[in-house]
Amino acid sequence: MKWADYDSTVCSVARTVEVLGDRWTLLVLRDVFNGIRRFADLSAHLGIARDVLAKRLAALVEEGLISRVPYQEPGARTRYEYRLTDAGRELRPVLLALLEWGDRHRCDAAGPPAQLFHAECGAPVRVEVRCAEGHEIGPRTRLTAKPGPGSRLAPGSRPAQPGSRSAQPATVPTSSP
Amino acid sequence: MKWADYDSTVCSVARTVEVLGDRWTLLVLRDVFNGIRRFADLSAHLGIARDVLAKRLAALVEEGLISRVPYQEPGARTRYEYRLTDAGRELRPVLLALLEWGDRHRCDAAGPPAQLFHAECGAPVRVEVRCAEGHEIGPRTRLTAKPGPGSRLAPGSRPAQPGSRSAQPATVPTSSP
DNA sequence: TCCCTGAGTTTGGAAGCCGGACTCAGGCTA
DNA sequence: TAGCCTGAGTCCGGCTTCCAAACTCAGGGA
Repeated sequence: MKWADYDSTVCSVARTVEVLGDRWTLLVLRDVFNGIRRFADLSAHLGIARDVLAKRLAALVEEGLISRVPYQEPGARTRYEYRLTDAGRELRPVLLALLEWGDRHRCDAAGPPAQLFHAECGAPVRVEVRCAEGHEIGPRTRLTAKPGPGSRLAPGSRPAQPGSRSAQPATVPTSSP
Repeated sequence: MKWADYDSTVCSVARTVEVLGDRWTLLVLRDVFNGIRRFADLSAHLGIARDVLAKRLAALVEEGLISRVPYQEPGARTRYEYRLTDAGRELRPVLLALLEWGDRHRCDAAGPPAQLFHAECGAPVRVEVRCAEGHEIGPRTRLTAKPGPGSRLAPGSRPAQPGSRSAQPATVPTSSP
């Protein structure tokens, strides 16, 4: 059983990418993370077409990553703004990982455009990958993937034991040489 | 100076999203990470249209995330396969962060479709966000963003001190309430 | 000579993105 | 009371991607 034998759409990466895998969604979330919450402000800051922004926001609300909450400024009628939900906030590691990669590989000579610090202690923030034993996982560290309980075989490939949902959990080496 | 006053396209997240922000690129990388390296295998496993796959692979090579290396099976002519470069391998935290979010928020009842372990010690792997002092950064921990050396003001907003590239590094609270 | 295979390219229709114009609800102004 | 303004969208025509299916191309084998 190789990785290729499993259904590629039943994968947490695939499912997450389905939610936020287009040119704008991640940038909308980034701005909401940074405190931009109103339609007009998002539209102006991102330079996104308005109808596309409306569709993205609706989709994000639908997916439960942001919520649409009413607000009222003095002497104006009730309007709506967008705030992260808990599920949305949990995407921070994704954004930080993207940020770090961009800082390393897509900086111009001047240096990174922004730096993030822990508000309480002022120390810079970074994303780490570790195993439960505490070993740091670098880009060349080998990982092993085991099909979990929710895995499914690809439509085309016959299971080793017809009837058993997830065939023997043979390990799949990850990260190519 | 608020976050909204800075040019949204000069941002490492934006630049990274530009490289891999469409429905397929991250999934192609995921499969290459998992050892699928040939055009036909990628095409079959992902179910992506062939022309789109060709374009994505060419773009990823162009961006330096994968390289196109010749191989030859006995009795066949030379063909090409795709392997991660170092820059590509450094995207692993991004994929792992996506994986973790999907595992938490888009699993079906059966459980996660795949689990990853450190090949050497067998312990499960996870993505952590920490500050340099070692404090763990959770989804509600407040962060502070300071404009770095490469920041640029948005075209529309006038700088506080005309002439200075990055205006005074006022801090921007991140993560909305 | 013909057939097969992997790795694309071409093609025509469907879907998505863009900028700009338009709508809609309510408060403010005259 | 009519008219104006503003934020938050929706609508529209043109242009660019996406898709599936058919086609091409280079070499090895029968």
